[in-house]
Amino acid sequence: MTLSSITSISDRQTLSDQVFTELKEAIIKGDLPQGSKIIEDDIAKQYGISRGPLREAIRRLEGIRLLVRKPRAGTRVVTLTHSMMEEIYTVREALEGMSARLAATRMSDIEIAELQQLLENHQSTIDQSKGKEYFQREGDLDFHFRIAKASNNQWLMDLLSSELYQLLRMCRHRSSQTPERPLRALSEHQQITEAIANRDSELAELLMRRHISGAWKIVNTLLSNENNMIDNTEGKS
Amino acid sequence: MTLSSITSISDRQTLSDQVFTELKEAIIKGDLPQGSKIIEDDIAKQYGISRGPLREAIRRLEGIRLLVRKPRAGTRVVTLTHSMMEEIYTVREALEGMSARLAATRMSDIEIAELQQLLENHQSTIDQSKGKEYFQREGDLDFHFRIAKASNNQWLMDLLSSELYQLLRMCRHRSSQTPERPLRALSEHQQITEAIANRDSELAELLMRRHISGAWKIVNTLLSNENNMIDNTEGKS
DNA sequence: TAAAATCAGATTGTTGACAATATATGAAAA
DNA sequence: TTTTCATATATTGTCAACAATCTGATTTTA
Repeated sequence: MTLSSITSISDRQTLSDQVFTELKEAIIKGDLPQGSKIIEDDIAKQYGISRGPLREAIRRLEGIRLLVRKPRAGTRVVTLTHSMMEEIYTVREALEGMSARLAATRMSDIEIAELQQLLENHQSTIDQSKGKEYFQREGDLDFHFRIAKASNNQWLMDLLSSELYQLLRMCRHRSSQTPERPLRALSEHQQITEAIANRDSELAELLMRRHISGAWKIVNTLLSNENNMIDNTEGKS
Repeated sequence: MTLSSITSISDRQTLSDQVFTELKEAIIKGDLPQGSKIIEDDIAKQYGISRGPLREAIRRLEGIRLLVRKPRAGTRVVTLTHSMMEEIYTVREALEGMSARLAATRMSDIEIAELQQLLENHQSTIDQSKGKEYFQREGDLDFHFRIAKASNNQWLMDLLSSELYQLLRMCRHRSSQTPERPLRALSEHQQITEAIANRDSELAELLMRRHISGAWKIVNTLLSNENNMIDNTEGKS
């Protein structure tokens, strides 16, 4: 077994894997704007690789719905329309509801304690700096991610964390823009956690679904307002 | 607009798309057995293409979880383990429950009539030839697919029809193997349809979820029995 | 004999070039 | 001026060869 220390070699990622990860980040951060065209030669040069592995990465990104391809016409970054956001929130409600239900049964006492700890951190963060949206946003995802993990269902976890959450992060509109939203969200998180701690799966699912559909209602109005503003300022089309 | 008739050219599928479809069928039908290794050169020659487009197809199949890849170690057809089947049924319960809920609101009267017609066909099929499992199986998927479509949610439809249903079809174990199952399933389908016809979304979701978790219980025992049989016959490992 | 090292064959990862197609540009016609 | 057509350019689709890595069999060594 003298070679055991070289396992890092076989774990080495493939070029396609690397560029897949980097492109994903670039899309989510907005470096590659929504709707922009992916020109293979440009991207390939930019990352210093050939088009072969790049195309494989593109196919994978297509698979998780970050890119949209039309045969022979090119590939574009997905555009998050209003109705698409609604669809995503709907799927999320179903999946996370189930996730919470399972977590209520399967989450270990330690994980529950950690979850409660997380919420206390959020609490104090809100108390201190009201405006820090960023933490609120990522903290929210953190909460949801832990519950997805605790579902102990690989499929649920994958769908949520490697597909839905990415899209969610692409959507700049933070429900926390409403001043009272962070507090409200926190209290809902606490309710959900309590239901899980009580091993009440029915209630956990119900509360999670209500939490998400409530979040959608906020995002929905924010999106509508923005659309109206665009109509008013840019007008005429 | 003299070119409008040639749109068929631009719709022409790419080699990668074609082989993607064909490989998918081969996997589902079992021509490529579960756990078998995908050797790129062999498959490429078999389909008369080069490895480039094939690899793209492989990445896509990886994306919908029909293939599993280990960097530099090769790609294999997914193996449907017992626990994986359980995970799939759980996700399906969440997604199809939501689907039924939406369908209850959004399905047109015509679609509902067609759905009822479909069930009548199933009824008579069962009356005539009790054993025709095949039709029962595909008919079941047909029913569920129509409801997914009626949800009018592209994401739900995609996840169900292009991912979950494929895996489901890979699982040879038909719940209809239990003699009384087809009748039971049909009656549950009728109940669900009735709830949709009454525009009762709550009930439609509830019934759909119960229907699927019930189906899982049957499949579960079938799988367990088979495992026991294997243990008894092949023994010793 | 059993464990370790070595080597050859098989398989995957990557590249650059070529072919097929789409898009943009500008000239000709209405 | 606007539309239509033809051409050139840009971009995607495909291929075959090369390089890197893994796998399994054989040989060597203890």
